[in-house]
Amino acid sequence: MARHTHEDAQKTRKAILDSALRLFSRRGYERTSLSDIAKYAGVTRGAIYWHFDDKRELILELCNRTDCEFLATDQLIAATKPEEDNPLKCLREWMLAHCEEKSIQYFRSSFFLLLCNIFRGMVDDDQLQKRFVELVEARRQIFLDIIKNCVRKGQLPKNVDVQAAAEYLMVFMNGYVSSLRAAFSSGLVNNFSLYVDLTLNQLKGITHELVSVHSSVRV
Amino acid sequence: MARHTHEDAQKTRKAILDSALRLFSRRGYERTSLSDIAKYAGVTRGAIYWHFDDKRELILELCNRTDCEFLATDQLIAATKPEEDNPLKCLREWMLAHCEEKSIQYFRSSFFLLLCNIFRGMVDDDQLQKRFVELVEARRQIFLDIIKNCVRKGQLPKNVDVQAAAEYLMVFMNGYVSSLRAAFSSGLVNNFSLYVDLTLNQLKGITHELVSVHSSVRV
Amino acid sequence: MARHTHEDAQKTRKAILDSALRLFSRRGYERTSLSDIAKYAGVTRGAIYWHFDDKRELILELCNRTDCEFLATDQLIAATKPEEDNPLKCLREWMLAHCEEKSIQYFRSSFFLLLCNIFRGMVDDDQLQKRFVELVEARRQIFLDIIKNCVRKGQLPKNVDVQAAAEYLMVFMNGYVSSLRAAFSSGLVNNFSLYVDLTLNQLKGITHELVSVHSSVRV
Amino acid sequence: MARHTHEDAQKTRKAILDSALRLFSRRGYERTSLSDIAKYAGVTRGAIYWHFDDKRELILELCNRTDCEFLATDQLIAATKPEEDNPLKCLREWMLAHCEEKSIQYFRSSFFLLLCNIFRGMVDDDQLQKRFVELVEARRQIFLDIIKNCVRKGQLPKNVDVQAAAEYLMVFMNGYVSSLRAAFSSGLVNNFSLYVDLTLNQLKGITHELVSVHSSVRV
DNA sequence: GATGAATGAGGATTCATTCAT
DNA sequence: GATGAATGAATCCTCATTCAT
Repeated sequence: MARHTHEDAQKTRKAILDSALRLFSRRGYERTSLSDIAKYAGVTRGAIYWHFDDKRELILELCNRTDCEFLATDQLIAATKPEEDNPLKCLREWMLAHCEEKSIQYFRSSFFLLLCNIFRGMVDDDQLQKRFVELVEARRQIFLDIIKNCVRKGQLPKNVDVQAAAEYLMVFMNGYVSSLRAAFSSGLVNNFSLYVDLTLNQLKGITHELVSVHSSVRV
Repeated sequence: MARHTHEDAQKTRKAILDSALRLFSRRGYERTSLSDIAKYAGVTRGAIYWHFDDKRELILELCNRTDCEFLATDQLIAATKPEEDNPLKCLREWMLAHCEEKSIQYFRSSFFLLLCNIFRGMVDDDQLQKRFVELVEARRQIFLDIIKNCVRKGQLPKNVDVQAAAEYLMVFMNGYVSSLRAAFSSGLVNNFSLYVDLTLNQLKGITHELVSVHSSVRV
Repeated sequence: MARHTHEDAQKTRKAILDSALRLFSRRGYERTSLSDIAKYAGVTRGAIYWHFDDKRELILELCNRTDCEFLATDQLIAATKPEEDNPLKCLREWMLAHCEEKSIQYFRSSFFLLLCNIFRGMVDDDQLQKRFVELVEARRQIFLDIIKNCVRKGQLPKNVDVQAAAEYLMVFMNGYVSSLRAAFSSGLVNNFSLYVDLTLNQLKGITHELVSVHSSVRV
Repeated sequence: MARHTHEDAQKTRKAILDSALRLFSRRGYERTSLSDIAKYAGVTRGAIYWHFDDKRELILELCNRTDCEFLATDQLIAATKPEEDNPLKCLREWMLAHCEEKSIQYFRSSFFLLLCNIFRGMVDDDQLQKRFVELVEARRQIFLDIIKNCVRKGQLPKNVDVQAAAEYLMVFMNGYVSSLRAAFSSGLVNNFSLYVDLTLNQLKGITHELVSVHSSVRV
C-alpha cells in the first residue's frame, strides 16, 4: 500500500535505509539484494527506486548518515584550537570514549567494517572511495593539529616529531578498533585506558633525533 | 591434442589458484566470477570444476596456501622455546620483517583484506571462519608464550602482566597492518622500526600493578 | 497555487500531446516511457493519467490530431467533383505539395513512420489499425475517383484502366514518401516535379489493352 | 537439457535465430522478450546467452543471415559489367523477380519491415544503422552503374541523366515494395510487369535537359 | 583432464498503472 | 486538476553449476 502523506513517505524512506544498514552490515553489500532490503522494510522493490536512484545511492546515503557518529569530531576539533588550554586532555578523553559501550558496538558492527571495505576497495565505487579517503585524511590532519597544539602548550616537548607522533597515534587507534572486532577482546576494553595513557606518554619519546636515526638505518 | 600428464594437470590447477588469488584480491570474492577466473587462467569453467568442488573450495585452498606466509610462524615459534636465549630479539626481528617490501605488498593486497573479512563474517562460510579463528587464536597464544619466555629469560621484568602485554603487542601489530592499507602510509614504513622499539620498550611498563589500578577505575 | 482554469488544463493537455508526438517520433512508441513524456512536458505522470486513460490513448489522440495534415484531403476531394473542370491540375498540385518543406519534414518524421507501423501491425492495437486501414482505403478511393473524373473531363483517354492507373499513382507516391525517409534524398526533392509530370503523363499509357495483355502473361 | 554435440549446438543456435526472426517479425523488436524467444525455441534464456552476447546481437545476426536474399545482388551486379551485352534485360528480370511468390512473402514479412525500421531509426542501434545505410547506398550505386551501362550499350539515350534515372528507379521499386505491404494489393502484383515496362521505358525521357529545366523552376 | 553446451535461479532496473491527498 | 508515493510485473542479464562427450 502506498503511503500518502509526506510524513508517511519519510517513514518509508527511513525504513528502507534502516533495512539497508542492517542487511549490508550483516551480509555485506554484494550479498544483500534489493529484494532482501525491500522485504525487510516491508515495502516493494519499486518503493526503493522511488526514493533512491539505485543500490549504490543507498550506501552513499548511509555514509552521509553515519559521518558524524563515525568521526565524533567536535571534541577532537576543540583540541586543535589555540584557545584550548589542555588539548592533551581533550585528546585523551576522546580516545577513552572509544571504549564506551556505544562506540564499541559501532566499531564491532559490520557496517563499520563495510565502510572500511569501501575505503579499501572491496566495494569499488569511485565516488564512495573518494569520500572515504577525504574523511580519513581529514582525521589525520586533526591528529596532527592536536599534537602541534600540545607542543605549543608545553604538554609535549618541543623536539617531538609531530608527523611521526600523529602517525603512531593513528596506528594505536587503528589497532584498537581493529582488535576490537576480534573475537577474544574482553580484556582489551578493560585495559584500554591503561593503553591510552601508555601510548600518550610514549609520544614524548618520538623525537626528531630518534626519527632521523631510525630513518637513516633503513635504506 | 597432447597427452595430458599429471604435471600438466598440476600446472592447470596452479594457474586456476593463481588467477583466483589475483582476482579475489583485486575485486573481492563476490564480484569475481568463475568465468573471470577461468578466462584469466586461460582455461574453461569446466576445468575449474574438475579441480575444485565449487567456488568456495577455491578460497579454502587459497587460505591453506597462504597460511605459512601469512603467519611466518617459524621464527615466532622459536621465540617461545625455553632453549631460545634471546626471545625478545626473535620477536623484534619477526616484527621488523613486517616492513619488508614483500610483506607490505601482502598486507596491502585485497586478498589479505578478504581473509580478514572472512574472519569477521562478511563472507559467511562456517568452515572458513572456524579455520580463521583458530589461526588468530593460535597466534595470540604464541605472543603470550613469547612474553612469558622473555620474563623467564629476564628480558622483561617479573611483574609484567603477560596477558596485557601480549594484547598491547597485538593492538600495535594490528594497527600497523591496518594503517598500512590506508592511503598515506609512506611515512609509516620508514618509521616502523622506531615504533617497534618504542612499543617493545613499553611492554616493561605494563605491570600487574598498573593493570589492576586501571581496571578498578573502569566500572 | 493559482486556481486551475479550464484554459490551464487545456494547456497541460496540449503540452502532453506535443511531448508525446515529439518523443514517439524520436524514439518510437515502445521506447518512450510516460515518465519521459511527463518530464518533457513539465508535468507529472499523474497528470497524464488525468487527461488520458493510458499510454495507448495518447497515440490514438495523436492520430486524430494529425489526420487532416496527413491526408490534406480537401484539395484532393475537390478533384473528384464533377464541377471541377481541371481535376488533373488539382491532383498535380496536391502531389507537388509533397515536396514543400513542411510536408517533407512530416514524412521524414518518425511519427509518420510510427503511423505506418501501426497500420502494418508492428504496434498491435486493433482499434488503431482499423482506423488506419480506413484512412488508406479512403485515399485509394479518392485516387480512383479523380482518375475517373479526368477521363470524364477528357484529360485522360477513355481506354485508360482506371484501377491500374490509380494503383500506379499510389506506387509512385508511396515510393516517393518512402524514399524520402532514406538517407540520400536531396536529389529526389529537387527532381520531384519532373517525376510527377512523367508519372502523370505515363497514366495515359495504362490502357485496358495493355493491362489485359500483361495479366495474361502472368499465370 | 543441454545439447552435447557440436551439431546439436548448431541446431539450438538455429532454433533461437528462427524464433527470434519469427517473433521480431510478428511483434517487433521491443515487444519481443528474450523469454518469448527462448520459450518459442524450446530452450532457456541462458541458452540464448550462450550463443549470443545480448538481444542486440540476435538482430545483428539476423541481418547478416538475410543480406543475400534481401539484395539478391548477383543478377544486378552482372548488369553493371561491361561484358554484359544486355544490362537492361538483366535489370528488368531482376525487377520482375520481385513479384515471385517468394519475394512477395519476404517483402510482406514484418521482418523486412523490421529491417526498414532499423534503418529508419525506430530501433536505435548505431552499428545496425550504419550497416543498413551501407547496404542501401550500395544498392543505389548498383542502380547507377546499370543505368550507365545501359547508356554505354546504347539501350538508353546518351542524354539520359543517369543520377535522376537511378533515383526514379528506386522510387518505383520502393513504392512497389511499400505498396505490397498494404492490404489491398491484389491487383498490384498482377500488373507489376506492366508497371516495370512502363517505368523502364520512362527512363529514356529523364534527360539532362528536362532535369535542368525542372530544377531551375524550384528554388 | 578438460571442453562446450545448457540450465535455472536470482539480480538490478524499468515502467505502466493506481490512488489518497 | 494535479501530485507524490507506491506497486508489481516484466525485462535484460549474470553466474554457479551440471553433464555428455
